[in-house]
Amino acid sequence: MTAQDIRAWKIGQLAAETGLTVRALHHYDHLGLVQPSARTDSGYRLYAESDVERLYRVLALRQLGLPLDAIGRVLDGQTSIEELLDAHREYLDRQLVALRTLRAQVAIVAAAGRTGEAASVTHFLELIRKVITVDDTIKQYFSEEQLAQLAERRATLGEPAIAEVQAAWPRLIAAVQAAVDAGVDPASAQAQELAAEWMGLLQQFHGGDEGLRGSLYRMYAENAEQIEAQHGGPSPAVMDFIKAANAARN
Amino acid sequence: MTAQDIRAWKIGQLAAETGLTVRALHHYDHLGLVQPSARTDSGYRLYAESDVERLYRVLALRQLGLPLDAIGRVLDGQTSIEELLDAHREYLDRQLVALRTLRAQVAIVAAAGRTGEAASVTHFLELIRKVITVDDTIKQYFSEEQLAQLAERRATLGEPAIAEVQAAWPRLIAAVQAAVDAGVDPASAQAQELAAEWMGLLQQFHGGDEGLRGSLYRMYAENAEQIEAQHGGPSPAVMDFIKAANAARN
DNA sequence: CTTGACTCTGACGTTACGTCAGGGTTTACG
DNA sequence: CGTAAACCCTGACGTAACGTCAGAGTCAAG
Repeated sequence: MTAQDIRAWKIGQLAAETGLTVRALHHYDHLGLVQPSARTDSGYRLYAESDVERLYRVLALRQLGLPLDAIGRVLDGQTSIEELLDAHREYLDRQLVALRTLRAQVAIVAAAGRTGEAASVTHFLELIRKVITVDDTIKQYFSEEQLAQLAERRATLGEPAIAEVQAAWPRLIAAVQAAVDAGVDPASAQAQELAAEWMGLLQQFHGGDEGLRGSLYRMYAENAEQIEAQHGGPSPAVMDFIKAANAARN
Repeated sequence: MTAQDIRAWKIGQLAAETGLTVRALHHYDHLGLVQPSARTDSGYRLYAESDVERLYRVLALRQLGLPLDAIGRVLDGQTSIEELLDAHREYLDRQLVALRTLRAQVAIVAAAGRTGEAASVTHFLELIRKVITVDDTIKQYFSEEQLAQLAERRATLGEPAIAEVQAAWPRLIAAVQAAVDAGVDPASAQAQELAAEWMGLLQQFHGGDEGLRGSLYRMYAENAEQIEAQHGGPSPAVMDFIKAANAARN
């Protein structure tokens, strides 16, 4: 290297420096993402400082999970970073929602396997179908934003609070059922207390949001039998009791 | 179809019934995952009931995000579902951790774009590198299980509690710095109160877990300057003050 | 008998490279 | 100065799960 030579990297050097493979650099060259600004007479790639700089920019953006073609468009000024990042964040949000539900579903099925609930492959498949049906049903009634909203609410409340609410429902439903069986008057103080707890648990779910409340009610109304039979939901008698108690309050 | 014909589906019928495309069924056939047990003379695929049954099993497992080859191994009895689901759950957990950090990083950078903090592309890239460096550093000191543990703690506490702790740190650091500047005696009641709050915030992070505490301390010790300069961490004087206060307590 | 709907078998494209294969180039060492 | 090791080159196939033609045969209805 003589004195007038500007700094240049052969592909192996650059690969070692960046932690990439030579193949990856070939790939970027092929895509036109990072192309060496010179070659030796024998065809060896020579990366100049500006090329290396561009490569490091690519690597930074790649770390955020952006696709290479999008990175190329940003570096060539065809797209603004702001736009790209916003779109990417939304994309990741959707991925996150999907991945979370998937992992929850797999966890349910795997757990059933360990407790011996699902003995045969057939049992597993039935459970899987059930779990998926639930998800499909929910997706029918709640929009994407609403699901994100619910996820946010869960994160805000924290897991213990969620678990508490989930444990409270069967208890409360059983208590109301007992009150119905005992012929308790929906206008009585006892019934009012049950109804208040009921509305409180519902409140925990929708947080006062009209949209969430409406979607939940519609989902329940149109799937009441399923929910009662398969998921321990309230019977029509229980629902009527709560409605009557609420009506009596006013 | 004569009386002795058993039920059979042509590929288009089966596709319409399952919501798949013909191409997907071709693909499954090619992989040996679901192969029609008969063909017409002219080579049309004829799926028998057993084939359709197998296809529905494939679809159920596919809904859980399992790769087709793994599904094939399960249906052929080469792997147990339990094993596969457990492995898959762990895989999804890892994906979730990665996706969550990624989305957090992108959110940070995108937010900086909206607040005008990052004006030029260069600023963006600097911020990205900073965010990624933080993540890399954390990954050096915390094992995968520890990170999962931390994620669980965050979920347990809920977002508001986390936000509170994060907001409390700069306040407390400033308060301690003020005490140092004012020459407050580390043994004094005021210092003891600050130290108690300090240890309380730390407790919020590690929850009493020795491993987390140790990892955090090591990370701080080996990156104190970075943390102070780049992330508003405590100065050595502040740290000494807290140490002295803790020593005085005993 | 013709036309439209259906089916067949390749084969390429997608994403970001990994992994050879076959063949030149450079460099260090004896 | 010769040679072997190390390095570089250009294809080209493989990955996951299909989507999307292309070109050609088959079937059912009018």
